[in-house]
Amino acid sequence: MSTSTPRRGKASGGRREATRQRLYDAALSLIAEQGYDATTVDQIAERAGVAKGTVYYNFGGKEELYTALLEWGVSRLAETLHAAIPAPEEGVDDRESLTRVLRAGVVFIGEHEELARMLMAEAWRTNRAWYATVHQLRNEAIGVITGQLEKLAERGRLRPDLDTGLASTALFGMVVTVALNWRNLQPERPVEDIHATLAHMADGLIGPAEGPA
Amino acid sequence: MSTSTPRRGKASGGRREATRQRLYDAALSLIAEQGYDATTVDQIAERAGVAKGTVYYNFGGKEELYTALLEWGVSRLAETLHAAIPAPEEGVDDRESLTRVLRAGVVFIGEHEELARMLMAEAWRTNRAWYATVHQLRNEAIGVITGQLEKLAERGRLRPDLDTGLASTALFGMVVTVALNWRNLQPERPVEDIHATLAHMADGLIGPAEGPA
Amino acid sequence: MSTSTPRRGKASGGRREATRQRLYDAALSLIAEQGYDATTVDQIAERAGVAKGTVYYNFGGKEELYTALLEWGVSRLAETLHAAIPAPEEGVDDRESLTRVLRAGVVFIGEHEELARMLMAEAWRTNRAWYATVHQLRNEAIGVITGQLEKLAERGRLRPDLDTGLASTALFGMVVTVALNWRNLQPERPVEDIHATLAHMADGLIGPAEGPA
Amino acid sequence: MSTSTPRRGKASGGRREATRQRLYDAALSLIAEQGYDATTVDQIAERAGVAKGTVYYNFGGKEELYTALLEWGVSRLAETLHAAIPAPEEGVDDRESLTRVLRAGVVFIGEHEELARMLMAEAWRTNRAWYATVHQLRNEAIGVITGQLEKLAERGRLRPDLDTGLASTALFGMVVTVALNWRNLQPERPVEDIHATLAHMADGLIGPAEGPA
DNA sequence: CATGAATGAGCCTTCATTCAT
DNA sequence: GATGAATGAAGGCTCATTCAT
Repeated sequence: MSTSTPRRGKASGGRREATRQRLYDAALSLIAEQGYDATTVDQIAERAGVAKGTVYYNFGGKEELYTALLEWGVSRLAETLHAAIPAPEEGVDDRESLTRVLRAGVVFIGEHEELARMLMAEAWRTNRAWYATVHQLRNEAIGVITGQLEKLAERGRLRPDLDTGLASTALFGMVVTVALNWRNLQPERPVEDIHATLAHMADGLIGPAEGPA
Repeated sequence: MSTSTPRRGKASGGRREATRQRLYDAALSLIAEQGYDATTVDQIAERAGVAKGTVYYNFGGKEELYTALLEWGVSRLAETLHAAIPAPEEGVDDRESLTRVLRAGVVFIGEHEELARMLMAEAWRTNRAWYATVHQLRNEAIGVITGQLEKLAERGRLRPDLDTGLASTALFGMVVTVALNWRNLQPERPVEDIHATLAHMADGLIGPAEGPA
Repeated sequence: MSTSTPRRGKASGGRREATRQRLYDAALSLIAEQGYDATTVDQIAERAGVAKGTVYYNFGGKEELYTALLEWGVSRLAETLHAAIPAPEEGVDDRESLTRVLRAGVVFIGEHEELARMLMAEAWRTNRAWYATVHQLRNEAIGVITGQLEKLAERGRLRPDLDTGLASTALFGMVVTVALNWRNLQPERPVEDIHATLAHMADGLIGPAEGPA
Repeated sequence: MSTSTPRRGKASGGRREATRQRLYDAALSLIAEQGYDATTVDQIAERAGVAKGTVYYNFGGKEELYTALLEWGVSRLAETLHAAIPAPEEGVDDRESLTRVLRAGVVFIGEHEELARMLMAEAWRTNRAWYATVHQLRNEAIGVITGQLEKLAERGRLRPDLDTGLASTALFGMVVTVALNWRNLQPERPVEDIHATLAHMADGLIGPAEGPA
């Protein structure tokens, strides 16, 4: 029914792409639940509704599938955070810029909870094959925050002795912890509650909304 | 107090207890590096310098060893944080009290990095056999922070709209992330640098050192 | 009806079924020799000429393989004994009917010695997982004998005080013991010798061939 | 009685002998339940209320303990059966003599059920280290029966074409099967019921009680 | 493209045995 | 005489991977 044309120009209906996506979804949900090691290729294949061999046909192996998944996640998060930075033309206040980035992080985690969970579990394991990938993701995300802090620093809105690298790491950890906890323990709570608390914390670095110190 | 008399408890002078401790140390370092699943009982036994069967003789199994390890860690962290709360007689300022607890957390992670790493990797996996244990640890730690925030709230030193539960989670995530990052990436940096940044962030909740609201 | 077409059922021409049969044969001969506990999965796989994993792929485990084997044996023996009961139309004498069933038992054991040996070794262990299966087999076999005795009883050819249940158990034990002993110690002896002795014993219940009580 | 006394007057309280007996009892009950392979030295030691090392101190190993147990059982059964043979002076009928031996067998199994169960499970395994011992037991028991049959044969009370060896095996199997089944399934039934059925069966060989030469 | 039977290295666990006390 | 901590060979089972169809 599908194997219509064996040799075709290009499209072919994307059966392969559909299979890959099914495998991504299956792997993501399973690994988020159980971790990489505890998730078997059998489980992934079953949840994706394909035969086990198909995983190997499409990705070459378990690790490759996972790495692909990770990279897919990296792109998503990076895109999202970058998109949250207001364009200069918008004339948005620097503090508000930072705030928007943080909120984007919370929202992202809310919507990609499994990805976040999966990444956090791997984030502290420095000797895994894919550590480089995970690390790069963190840097990309934290980098966006650092960027915002540096803009604030340039305009003297930050305590002069503040280490922006350290501070952005702190903000990042805060965002992830709170967001994940939110999904875990009080998923019904509105994003705004979560975000408000984080904004307060950020004020420790900048000072409240408008007024200077 | 324990290894005093060579013959006590049961038979040979604490031989069993010594073996157990060796196994704890070996398991902790290995699991911190590789994770629970990726660590084999063979590795643990080898690093502890005992035969594989000894793990089973002493703990009954891999999972039991891990659980015992976790519980040992729970006690340690809880003790440390509680001990950091200034006694009322000391007449320590509330803000300073919170600061001390946070610093204790950083110091603890600095000294028990492996334990922290191990716990973080499991903290987001809600379906493991030992999730309850891990969760309890988090609550205990976060609870100490919440306690401090509530004292501040009572005295009106906190923004009235602040959710102390959420805020303490944020502080906790911040502390762990920063501390672990510190050990990972810039271990030579003095604790004070780390702590100073965290204190600034906490000010977002309270306002800087002295000044009233 | 089965091995006819190379491609049927699922995919490759009964490859799976062939593997299973090889495993049955291997397991049966090994367990008959050594007993269940003393037989390893490695041995079974080796004798069957497959990899160890294949046992697990096909049966799920050692115990399941054994249970399957037992059930296969149950069916065989039950079929054989039932088939030995003369049809009413044959107009066979009741005494001769019993005799035929007993002979069928001896022949069966002669031809399926390993199965018999395996079952006898387990028959007295009341706390094994598969005891129910073994017990059912015994009942099925003994039941056929009981049936014949009852027909004799109805026609007054049995001592009126005879407990047919007990008597059929006795006949069953006699048949199995003698048959197994025959294969063990004097395998060259013709079946008829064996059967003749058993027939004499049965006469204790019925009285010799023709003559009524 | 055996390794007399290394150093001590003589008795010393027989502590060693008591320990050995406790181990016999423990091993017998466990092995009857679970079989030799499935019974661990730990279980035996625990049920006997001694430390594991004690088993090795007293018997040298698991197999030696089992062999000793077997030999102890052999002696018991042989003694019992021999004791059941009426002395010539008693002037007991030959048929009655056989009957007494069979009844003694049933009674013995009733009273030493665990031993019987244990022996039956091993009786068909021809390649065990202790097969010789088990085989010898069987022969001893069956030999007593054969002896009785031969006496009957000499006096012409047996069908002339009967193979006494085969017949005694049949009687033996019958006795064991029925006796064990009795304990298993209807332990409340009086021995007499059991014995009566067996006596009827034996009549198949001899002819009922009465008949003169 | 996809399948699923088969594989075998490697893992967790058991358990008979040893030995210092 | 007895003990129990320690051992390590061996067994059952899992699972990533291969490959013929």
